[in-house]
Amino acid sequence: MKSLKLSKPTESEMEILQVLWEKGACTVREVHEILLETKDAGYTTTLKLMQIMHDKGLLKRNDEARTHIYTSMVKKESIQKQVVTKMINGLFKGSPAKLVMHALGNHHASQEEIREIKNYLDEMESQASIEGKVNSKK
Amino acid sequence: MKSLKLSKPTESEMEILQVLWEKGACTVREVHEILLETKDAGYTTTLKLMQIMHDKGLLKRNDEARTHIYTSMVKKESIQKQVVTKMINGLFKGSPAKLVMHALGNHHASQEEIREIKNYLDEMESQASIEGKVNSKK
DNA sequence: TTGATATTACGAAAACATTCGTACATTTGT
DNA sequence: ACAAATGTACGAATGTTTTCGTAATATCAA
Repeated sequence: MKSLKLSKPTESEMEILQVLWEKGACTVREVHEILLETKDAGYTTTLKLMQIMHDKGLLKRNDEARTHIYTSMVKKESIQKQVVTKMINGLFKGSPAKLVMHALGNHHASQEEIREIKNYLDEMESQASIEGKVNSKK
Repeated sequence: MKSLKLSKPTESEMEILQVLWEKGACTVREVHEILLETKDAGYTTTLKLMQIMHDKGLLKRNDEARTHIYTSMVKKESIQKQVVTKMINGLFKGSPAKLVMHALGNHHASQEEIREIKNYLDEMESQASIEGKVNSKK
């Protein structure tokens, strides 16, 4: 029975997680440099945030050396899932299809990507029809 | 030249917007009753939030009668777009396809919906190939 | 060695968001 | 008429997140 609360990361925490997902293990300095590209904050602000995230169990760190190395403890996929789920239940009221069309309508997808999605949909359909037959009682 | 800041609605503000998008014009009481179904808050809390949203320009209201009637000033579609864009740029690093597959993978879509999405993709493809020919120089 | 620089720890301020109590006005039902 | 119910306004308490200053160390370069 695991208890510790998985409250979703805050906005700033997300920014840090994204750097760590992309770069892997990083020092505060490294994360901070990257954040500076898109926002404007002091070094100790980033430091403090990462310390808090460590306290919360969102990051682990290696502090054998003076300069600590941080790594994400949460998987990108699980946060993606969490965020997408929330969005479908809230803004898109239970219809993943609406979200999908919105995403495709407003953001460019290559022919390649479109093919990929179609294949995916084909698989879903054949899966669905098999299950439809197998589970026809319930 | 329009200036007024469009800071994205807070969590609670989103809940209220969703009620208003669904129901159209509402009194505070009506919104509040609906919120009570899923959360637990006092009436004056809802009232205050809606007043703040009005100050921010998120809601407009008709206060000719004693009981004010509120309506959303922001379009659901524009918030959807804003949120989806942010998500694609952040969590899904520029790939709408990843978001789409995530959404379809974790949430049930009916055969009907799958068909709908496929048609949509077909249209996109033919559009893309036409543009490909027309804009072949650049 | 010594001074400049980099790093962590940490408290507290500032900014933002949420919640609620209270006062006061209007409407309603008897 | 008047008590109860319903409504708005608004200040203030509470809670959360973000920001930063300062102190204490450690490292580095001359």
